[in-house]
Amino acid sequence: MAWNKEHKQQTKEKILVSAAKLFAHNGFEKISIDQVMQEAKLTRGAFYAHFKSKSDLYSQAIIKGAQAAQTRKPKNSNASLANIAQYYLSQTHRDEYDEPPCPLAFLVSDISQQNEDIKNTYTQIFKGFVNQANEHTEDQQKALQSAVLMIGGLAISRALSDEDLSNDLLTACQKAINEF
Amino acid sequence: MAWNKEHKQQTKEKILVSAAKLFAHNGFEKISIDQVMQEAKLTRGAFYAHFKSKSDLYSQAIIKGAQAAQTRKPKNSNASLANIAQYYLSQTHRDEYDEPPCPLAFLVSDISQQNEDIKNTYTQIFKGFVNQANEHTEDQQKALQSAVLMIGGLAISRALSDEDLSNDLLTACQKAINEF
DNA sequence: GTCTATAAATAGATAGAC
DNA sequence: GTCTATCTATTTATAGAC
Repeated sequence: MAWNKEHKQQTKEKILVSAAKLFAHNGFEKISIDQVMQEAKLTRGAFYAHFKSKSDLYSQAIIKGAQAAQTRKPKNSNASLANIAQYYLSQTHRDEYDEPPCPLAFLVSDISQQNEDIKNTYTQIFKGFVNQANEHTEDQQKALQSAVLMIGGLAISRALSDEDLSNDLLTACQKAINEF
Repeated sequence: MAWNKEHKQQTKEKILVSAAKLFAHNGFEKISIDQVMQEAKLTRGAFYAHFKSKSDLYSQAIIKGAQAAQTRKPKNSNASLANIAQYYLSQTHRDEYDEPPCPLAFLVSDISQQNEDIKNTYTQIFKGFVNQANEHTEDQQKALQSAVLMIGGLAISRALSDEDLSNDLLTACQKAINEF
């Protein structure tokens, strides 16, 4: 029984990791349940033993993706806001497919098209993000501005086909945060 | 002949206006060609006399939407960047369904999931946006930062289910631009 | 150029065997 | 819990009448 429970947990984990990756790069609508299950090396039918709907999966996958993205942050406890911005607003974060990206930036306009449950999930993650920035600035308004420069800067940089402009944008956002 | 040509132009215009509105609020995947044509009071079959594909429509609808959003800007020639930010980062721009919204913010992460043609279109519109900011600041880097605070701020504010936080975010972005 | 009808593919979700 | 099979609905795109 304990073994079964743990096994189920691992299976669910595998589905969530697959979903987090596929959703982050393609959004909710472009990814099918079938694609997620294939990535997790399972079949469609097994899906509903773990999630009650595609929206349910999306919500949980965003949380999983945010946790995974956290592991990429600079780990020293005295890392400055500038340190965090440097990693967050990097070309690697923008381009590297195999590293878990931050769903706050990769899915921002996708979220505003989803139901209230999903917006609640996004909002909670965003609050955590701002709180982390707040530890460095001790100023709620600056924390919000930094969050927008990071999340918004990365999101826009991903939509631009002009790579020079995209790089300039990342740099400009870093500098704005450094000047805080 | 001239009459027919003009009539076709008007029909296409109606399709584009319908598409711009529906796409801006729901993204590319959630809107079907059928929905766009119904909004324009036409049927599916007529669509392909005007556009070669759904992607083609999307690209042209983004341009149309950006032009429509322009008409909402403060019109005085000596409007400051703060004036523009005040309208752009307003609750009305965020919430009002019947006013044409800026696709740069409403579709930012939707665009990064689309093909190169669409990214090119988005990039051109973004460059125009930054150039307008540049007229006020005379500083390319500040223009980029202002653009991120406006577009990113509005985009994130739309994804938040906590209205107080969403409003605070808009205000914080306005203040950051005012301090430039 | 616009219509109706339809082709062809794919989606989310469920049923039942093991 | 996972599988195969299937239901039902929806999608983009095309064909042909008017």
